Amino acid sequence: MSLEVGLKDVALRAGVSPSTASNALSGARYVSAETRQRVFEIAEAMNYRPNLVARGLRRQETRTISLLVNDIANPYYPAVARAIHDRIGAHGYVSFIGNTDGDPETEVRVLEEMRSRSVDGVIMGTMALSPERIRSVVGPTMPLVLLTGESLESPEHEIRQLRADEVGTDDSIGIREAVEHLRNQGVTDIGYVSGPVGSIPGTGRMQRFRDELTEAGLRVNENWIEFASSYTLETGYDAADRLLGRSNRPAAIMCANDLIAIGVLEAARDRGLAVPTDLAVIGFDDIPTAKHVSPRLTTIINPATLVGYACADALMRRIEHPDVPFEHTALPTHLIARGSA
Amino acid sequence: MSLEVGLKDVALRAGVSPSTASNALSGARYVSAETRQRVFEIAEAMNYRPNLVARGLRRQETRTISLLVNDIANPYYPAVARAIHDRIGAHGYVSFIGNTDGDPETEVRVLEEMRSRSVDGVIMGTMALSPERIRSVVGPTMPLVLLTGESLESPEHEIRQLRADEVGTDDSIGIREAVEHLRNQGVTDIGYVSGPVGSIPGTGRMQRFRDELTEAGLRVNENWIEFASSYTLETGYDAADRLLGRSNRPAAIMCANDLIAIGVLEAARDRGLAVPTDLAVIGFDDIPTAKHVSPRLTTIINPATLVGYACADALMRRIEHPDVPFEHTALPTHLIARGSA
DNA sequence: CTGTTAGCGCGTTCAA
DNA sequence: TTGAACGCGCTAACAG
Repeated sequence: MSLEVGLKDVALRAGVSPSTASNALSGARYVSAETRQRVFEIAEAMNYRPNLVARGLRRQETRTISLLVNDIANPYYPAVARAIHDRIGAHGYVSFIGNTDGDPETEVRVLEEMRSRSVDGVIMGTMALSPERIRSVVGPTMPLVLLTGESLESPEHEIRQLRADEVGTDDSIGIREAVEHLRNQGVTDIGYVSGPVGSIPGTGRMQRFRDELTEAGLRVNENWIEFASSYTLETGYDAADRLLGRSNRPAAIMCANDLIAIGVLEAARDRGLAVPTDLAVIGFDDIPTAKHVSPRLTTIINPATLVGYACADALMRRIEHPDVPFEHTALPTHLIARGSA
Repeated sequence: MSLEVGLKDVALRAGVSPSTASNALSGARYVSAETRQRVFEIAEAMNYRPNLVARGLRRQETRTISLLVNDIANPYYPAVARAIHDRIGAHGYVSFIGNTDGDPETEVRVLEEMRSRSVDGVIMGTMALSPERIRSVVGPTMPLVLLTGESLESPEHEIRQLRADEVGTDDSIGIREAVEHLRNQGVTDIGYVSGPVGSIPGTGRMQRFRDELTEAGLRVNENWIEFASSYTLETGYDAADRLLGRSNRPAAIMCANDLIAIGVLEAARDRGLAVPTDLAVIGFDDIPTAKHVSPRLTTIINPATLVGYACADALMRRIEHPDVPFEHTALPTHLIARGSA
């Protein structure tokens, strides 16, 4: 027996049946004004709160979603998580948080766990699993929003077959602006520190870098491309150290994210390189720290809050209208020039 | 009808009753080896996953907890959240995340929401509600861990009556070390920028500051104490600006958290004050950004990961053994001297 | 060792 | 306008 007051306790005290009490409170069916009033008052007085687990079982909807990211402690995600939280909260949803560490097996495990928990939808920033694989794990009907690091640009028919909405960023814009910014200062020897080899967002973003360099008539020097083994400051430092240790080095390094860029900044300092004169550094994301490092990090703004809102909006839309066409949202990115380039 | 395969689908195909299938899979009761083997294989083949909502209703335990903090986007919390996540994940629990914005009404609303969702426990970093109020909202039996910004030092009988475990930090240690560090450099005019007036952790931490100053034989100058209206960089800047605008100013400012301290750093720079020579600044928390600002922030380490582990451990213990004595854990804090003081 | 029955707390039939 | 009966998917209690 439970200490909680249930619907039937309220019904009993109000002298009505549980179903009438239910209808009175939910407004699903007409109930006489006086009965309704009485039920409301008694529910209030008894401090009644519906058991959402039972309701979830009955209605087959839990008003629960899950947000699966690489690592919530990574400074880019909290802002996204906060935005999602606020937006879905307004619809009466709460979110489970899951960390995947960019590990494919963990991603599968967490997805299955969430399916088991009957979440109403999933927002996932995948690092390792292909979208097709994700869809196969969560089942064919689960509302799914892919938080892709960068625009996947899936052709229309592919995304439809995936039955997922996508929210990402248009990295080309920011990267193009960054390349232009460097060229305006006469620097054309541009290197890149990417995320891990094979990481989904990392690969896409680096491809943009290659595209924009080529587009600008610059040559991509494979010797100036290095991979950090994760998206952290320490691995960025190590990657930069390898890169800067080579016989000839670039005049600028662009990075897959700000953490890596800050690692590059530190590696440059430790090698006695002045930033931006000896080496220009450009990050990606504009995490809060970016404007406080020294020199202040020139970076590409990834609008985390807008990304979060877009994810939440897409998911709410999909849950409420399962059959509207699938959408692909790409938020624009932009260079913000500060001290490091 | 659902697309999901349920226990009875598995049972049907295995030629056993649902309860036998249940027992085979959960191991709650002996089932013949061969039956068990068959059920396992079929469950695997059908990709069966138990419906945790139904199980939760039946078992009256959801393997779900909620983590309620001021603002997950605040850089101190993600590390705590990550630690909690990892620790409870090992026990098969997942966590809801809730932001309260330090607003008492929001705190009540979120707590009630979580009670409604039948979470098995709550970890809450309160900003506004008294522990007694929290207990009254979640009901008398809900396992509850108070993530207090600083040690509440509740007397033994109070905490027992609250039926909550507490995890906090022993701020005295770090603050004493900080005061000593400043004195060693001959600075005795020490100011303080606190969090919002009336905020629970803010009040406690400031009291420690007062105590340690007095302890060290220094005078607390009320003119050198200022309140930021929240725990953010911007409000820290504003508070520092007010403080530094006064006719005589302290030689050092200690802060309620690092974000405020970084705001103080910027306010000092904008006023042409050199740090640490004109003004020494000491933060609190040691958030990741702290070591990258310029000058690198001297601060007091708040061991976020250990705090998270301690919260998770306390909650798991309480859930599994409701009757063990209530505990109060205070993790030590320590000064880490960098460039700003 | 296994099957049958019942019920977790709701919301939704159906019948009155 | 209301009540009685049933079932969401699972597991505990009780038989056999």
